[in-house]
Amino acid sequence: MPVQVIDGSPETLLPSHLQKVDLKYLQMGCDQANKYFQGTVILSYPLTKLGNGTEFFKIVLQESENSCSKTSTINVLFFGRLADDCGKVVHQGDTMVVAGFNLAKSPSANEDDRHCCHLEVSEDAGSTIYPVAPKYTYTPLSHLKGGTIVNLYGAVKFFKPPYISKGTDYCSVVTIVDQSNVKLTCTLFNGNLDALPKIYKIGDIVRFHRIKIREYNEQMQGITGIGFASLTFDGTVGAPIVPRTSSKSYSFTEEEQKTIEELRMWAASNLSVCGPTAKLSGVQPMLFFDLTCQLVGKAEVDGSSFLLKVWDGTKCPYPSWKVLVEESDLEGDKVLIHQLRNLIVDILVYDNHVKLAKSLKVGSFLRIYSLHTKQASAENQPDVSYVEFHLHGGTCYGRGIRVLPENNPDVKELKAFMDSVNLTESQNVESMSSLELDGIFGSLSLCHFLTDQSYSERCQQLSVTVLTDHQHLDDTALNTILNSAAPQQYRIRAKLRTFKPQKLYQSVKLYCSKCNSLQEVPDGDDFDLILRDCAATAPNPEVHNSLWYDSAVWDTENQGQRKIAVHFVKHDELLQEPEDTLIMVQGGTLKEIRKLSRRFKCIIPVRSTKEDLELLDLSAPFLLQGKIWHYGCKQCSNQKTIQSLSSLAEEEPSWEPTEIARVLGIEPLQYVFVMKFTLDDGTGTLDAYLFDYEKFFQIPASEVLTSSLLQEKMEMIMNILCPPGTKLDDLPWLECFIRSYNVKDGMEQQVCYQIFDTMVAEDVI
DNA sequence: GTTTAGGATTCG
Repeated sequence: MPVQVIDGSPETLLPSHLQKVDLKYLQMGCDQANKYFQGTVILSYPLTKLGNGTEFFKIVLQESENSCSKTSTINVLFFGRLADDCGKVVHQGDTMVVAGFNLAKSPSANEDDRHCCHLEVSEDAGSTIYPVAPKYTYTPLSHLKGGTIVNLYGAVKFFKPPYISKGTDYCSVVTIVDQSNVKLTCTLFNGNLDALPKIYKIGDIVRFHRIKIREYNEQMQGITGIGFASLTFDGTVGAPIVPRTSSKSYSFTEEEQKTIEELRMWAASNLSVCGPTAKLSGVQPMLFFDLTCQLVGKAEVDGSSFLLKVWDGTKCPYPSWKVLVEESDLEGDKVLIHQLRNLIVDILVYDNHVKLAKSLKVGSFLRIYSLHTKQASAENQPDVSYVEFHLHGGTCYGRGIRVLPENNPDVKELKAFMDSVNLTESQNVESMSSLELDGIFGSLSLCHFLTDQSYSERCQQLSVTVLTDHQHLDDTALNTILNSAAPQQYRIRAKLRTFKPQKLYQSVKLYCSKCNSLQEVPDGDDFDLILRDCAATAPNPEVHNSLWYDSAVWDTENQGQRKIAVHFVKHDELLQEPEDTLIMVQGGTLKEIRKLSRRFKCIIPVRSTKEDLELLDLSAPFLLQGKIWHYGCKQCSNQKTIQSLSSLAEEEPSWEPTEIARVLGIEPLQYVFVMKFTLDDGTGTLDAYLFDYEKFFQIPASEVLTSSLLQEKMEMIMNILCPPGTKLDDLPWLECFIRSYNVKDGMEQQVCYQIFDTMVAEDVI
């Protein structure tokens, strides 16, 4: 690294083999290999090129401790890349250390009265330049005075992306605000686009160095001057603090990291950052919004307008205009444009934006600010309306275009989304275009109806899960969620990195909605043991046959004394069809009860006491209905006698499990899937619980344990949601709705997340 | 030598 900023004292921070040399000891013929010279820049010349094309840069350094002596200054000549790098970052007044220099006779010593030698530095000579980071002080925006040059921090409240001014430079207008709640609008000029702050969003944080403050219209104004430099940071709380800058070298201390975090936090609650961004799928006619998209084609239309063909992976819900241009004028991959024709929208940009639009590269990612959608209809078909996209002339409201770098998080997300579109696009797009061809988009209300439908269809193809509500909400990035206070609800789009339990049958639990307790589903073998235990006592004939049930007893072969008693519950003193009948069984084995449950609607396992029949312990199911075994909560149930069932038998009995539980004084437990999903959207990772009775998998939790078919189905779904051995990039997307909530874990408060209003897409099932 | 723009939507 030929240029390394030193943040602190050079004596302690420079490599230990380097020794400081005074000007008076600098002589030709002495070995300078391990020497360094430290001085203050008192003069710097413009960066130029030598006759042979080599970059050249010259400064004058003054020896810090010896400033009164006549020969306290020395010329330093930079060659090649080092000249280029230093020429851009060195300012008058900076302190700098030069090591690994060559000493040469100064041809101008007689004229400039400086040291008789000069220092030559270049990468080839193995030189290293250490600019010593000055201790910057930052002025709060409430303390600005006209006619000063200051360093500032601020959150971006408003900005115009750089545009070509009428002069010679690019211009960007940026309004910043800080914790003092004072705004400052800065007008920034530079001939080099890269030198202007790389602001992509309201809420980004900027650091300006050496900005001139002056008064304009009785207000403070910031303006670029000599040595202006800026850093820009993502304004998202908790996002990595990576400065966006064209500077090759800049100071950046831990303290400054803290400043940015503080400003982010402040801006998050004091700055409205929810700019008018939208996806094409969310556009409304008559709207200004910011669009993040990819350029797939461009064409000159006339002198004052230019066509951009863009897409963002989503479909505009309205038919949009197609701007007619000569095929030969259209730049871009014609095949791709044809393939994406139903997702692409045509944008006309006007006047001052034309020059910038012309320079855009097809394939690049753009953010188009304050794009205008306008509803129009054809002259000859007034009932058929469509949407036009205009980027009007001028820069009001930050109207403009900015190229986003490939590593921008929004671009990464967009790319991933576009990739997922590609997989299924053809069939999907074709089916939708046939809808459009029907010409039924004439009325807006009908259009909405169709859009909602096709939108949900699209979601199902693009994401392996779909929302059952809240489709109108925008996605929130996981890192934003992780840095926000609970409770809140979010729509997210993420990938399922992993999940627990991996053995899917372990995800089924029993839940008591009264005491909120969760418990494992008892093992079938446990039930068998309880049944065997009951069977050891013979049925009491005295409690057989009553007003509301008839009883029958069977003997078993070669099984000792075991008898099976079945009590058929009557309605209106009559027996019903078996498929409508509830029976109470005593002395049966698990195998026998299973067999009976195929034939009778409901089975209640019982035993007999001297006086009556009674329910078994609640470790056993209190009711079996087909393959579903119903359990009761031991804590919350307050069991009543079996006689209570007679009240149900009197009415036309439908034998609803909840009704049976109610009359028996049992608090029924519900079967639920409880799983932990580790979700990842590229911005962060979050564990969300799935707590689902049936909705998510479209499989009732109550039937999974007794159905190998349903278990296979669930396994298949999870294999689609999270295919084993797949890289994160290749995993499918999940659209989910999650809520955050606080959980007290001893002394510590913890935030948990739960998935809800989400289900596996129909085409996955 | 130090402009340009100086926030505040819409013709197309």
